[in-house]
Amino acid sequence: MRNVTIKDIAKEVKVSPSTVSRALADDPSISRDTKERVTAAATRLGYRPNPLARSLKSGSTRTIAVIVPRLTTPFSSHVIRGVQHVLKRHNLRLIIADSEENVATELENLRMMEEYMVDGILISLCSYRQNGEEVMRLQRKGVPIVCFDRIPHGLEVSQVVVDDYHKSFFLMESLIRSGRRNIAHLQGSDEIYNSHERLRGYRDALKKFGIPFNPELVISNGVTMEQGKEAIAMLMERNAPFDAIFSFSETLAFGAMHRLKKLGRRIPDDVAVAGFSGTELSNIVYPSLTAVEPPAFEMGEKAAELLLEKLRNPQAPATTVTLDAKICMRETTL
Amino acid sequence: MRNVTIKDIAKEVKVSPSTVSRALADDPSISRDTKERVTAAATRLGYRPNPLARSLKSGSTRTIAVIVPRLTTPFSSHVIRGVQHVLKRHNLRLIIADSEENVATELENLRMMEEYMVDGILISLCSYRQNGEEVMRLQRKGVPIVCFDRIPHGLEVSQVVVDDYHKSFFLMESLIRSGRRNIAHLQGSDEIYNSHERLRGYRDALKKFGIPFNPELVISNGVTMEQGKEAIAMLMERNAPFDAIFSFSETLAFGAMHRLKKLGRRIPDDVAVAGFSGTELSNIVYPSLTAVEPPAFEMGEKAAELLLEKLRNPQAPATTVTLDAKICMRETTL
DNA sequence: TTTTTCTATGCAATCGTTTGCATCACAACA
DNA sequence: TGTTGTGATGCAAACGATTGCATAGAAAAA
Repeated sequence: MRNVTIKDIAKEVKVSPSTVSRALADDPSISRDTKERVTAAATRLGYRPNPLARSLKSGSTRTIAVIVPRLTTPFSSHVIRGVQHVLKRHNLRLIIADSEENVATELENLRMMEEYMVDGILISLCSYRQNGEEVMRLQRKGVPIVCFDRIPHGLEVSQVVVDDYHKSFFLMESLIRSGRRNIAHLQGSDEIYNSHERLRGYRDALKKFGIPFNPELVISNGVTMEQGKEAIAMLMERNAPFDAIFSFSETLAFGAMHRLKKLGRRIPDDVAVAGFSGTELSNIVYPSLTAVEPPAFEMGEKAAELLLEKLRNPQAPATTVTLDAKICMRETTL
Repeated sequence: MRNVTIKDIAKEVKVSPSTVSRALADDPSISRDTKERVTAAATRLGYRPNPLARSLKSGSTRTIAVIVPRLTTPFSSHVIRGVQHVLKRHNLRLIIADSEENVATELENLRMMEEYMVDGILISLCSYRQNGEEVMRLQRKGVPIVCFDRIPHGLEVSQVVVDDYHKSFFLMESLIRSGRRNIAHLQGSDEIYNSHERLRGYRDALKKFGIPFNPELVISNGVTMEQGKEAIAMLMERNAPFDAIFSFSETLAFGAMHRLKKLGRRIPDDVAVAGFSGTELSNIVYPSLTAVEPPAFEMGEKAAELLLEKLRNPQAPATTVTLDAKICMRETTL
């Protein structure tokens, strides 16, 4: 069962394909009468334009790509929903790719999107110091790109972020004010720029209160739940006492909490826990997790809007939008 | 900066575009010498074939679509990762669409994929009794389709599912054996076939133990966390005492637990909780949730494999694969 | 030398749409 | 009557790649 093409309509109405094309595009040079006969035939035959042919001709696919480092996080899902929310209004389609925290896969994804001739790319990078050149190459080539959340470092590209440093500082301040002195930091990964910013907030807060920085208390082993559990094990091995955990991410914090509870450490009595990148899940764990909650949905929306703007005005300079993250104090830091 | 095309290479090597095409495809009729010069020029110029043009010609996009009712669930993410895992090996790309639990959006998604000329569609439906005709129309048209998890009812289409009825029955049995008699059921949504199967398991288990079915104890108000909270409120209003909750999904159970705790009901002492569709999150809530865990990743893999098979052999009849879901007994039913 | 065979290449059509330009019929004008 | 203008349509090329068929040239056979 072949697809109905413009030629089938042409044959049906006994006009040329070009006339059909123009009639469907409501071109003023086509007579009202012909237009009516064409559109009638189009609906009768169930004609649907072939977007491939169209894209080939126009060079525009009306498709936007989102590339995330890991799809299986609530954060990514929410961002994507935000993106979708904006794109839908503009009749743009969305193609999603998961880099699986792997720079090689990420590169493949970027290349694939290039081949695919998407009209724009939204990306959260696996590493702040890799694939940056590829991003810049695409941008120079004319592909609008917006980075969000996990951004590259020092590149002229539009970005949507939260203020990692200040929020981290604030969260640390409140931990210290609540009496905690030996605060461990699960830094996540060295490859993420945000993690450096958060570490900076951690250190500066310590400094402000005159607490010496103890490198023994910083663990940088990854961002999964499993690695959160391991991080606690590593801290125990190092024999460095701690009365609080400040975690790079919610998932990591969940892993840590899980292990702490297993070890019989009471939260927050023995160990307080606070994390970055919280979502609604922070509410349902027990005790509920104190967290900085970046506005994921809004971040997706904003990134999409920035991209749309670039689409309209390709010359526009790179802008950075900083969104305000909510700080949610909950039971883990009572 | 235009893309490098086959013509640019042709000009460079001073042969015709057809020769270039054949040389790159390693056609035996092209001389070794020419092939070498062509491939050299191709890499030198940074040639990348335009998949749009290719697809237009071949009618195949080498792209598979996944349509999920809601992207923001761990379950969906895991399924997608499973799909991706299989497709990657076959060099197929993946396009993801989110129906947002909305049949109209779902229909749009299906239409979009049709236009897009994807080579196949994997879909988990919003409703078991809607959009079925559209699925069948596409299948008749020759688009390979595999349904997973939330399937349509009574249609000749390949499916990957878990055995909802038996797992539900089993979970109920264990609740009853542990001494609970007044088990409420959060049924989720009437639009989901699985939910009917799970209800059937619920009823039959009651029957087996001679416990009368009390419709007051069945709530069917949706599948979100918020609706889980509401469900508890509704049960309280109905004034029907209950000592256990059997929930359609994990998310729903989380909502219920949240509200129960807020009301001072102890879990599992006052109320036991068990749910379907568990993920690793069931481990981290407190108390940890007893749940049936469908093998989401594997389901994605299996669905993708079924689709690949259909791609190879379009005549193959519709098959149904039933995967085994793990039953994880945890603290909520101690 | 002529004919046949074979290898390597090019031409042109095709996928479905869009679009600049040419063309046709007919009306309006001088 | 001849010229110009106008409205509606068609022709053909283009987007980038693929492919059946034709053919040039050289080598092999007669």
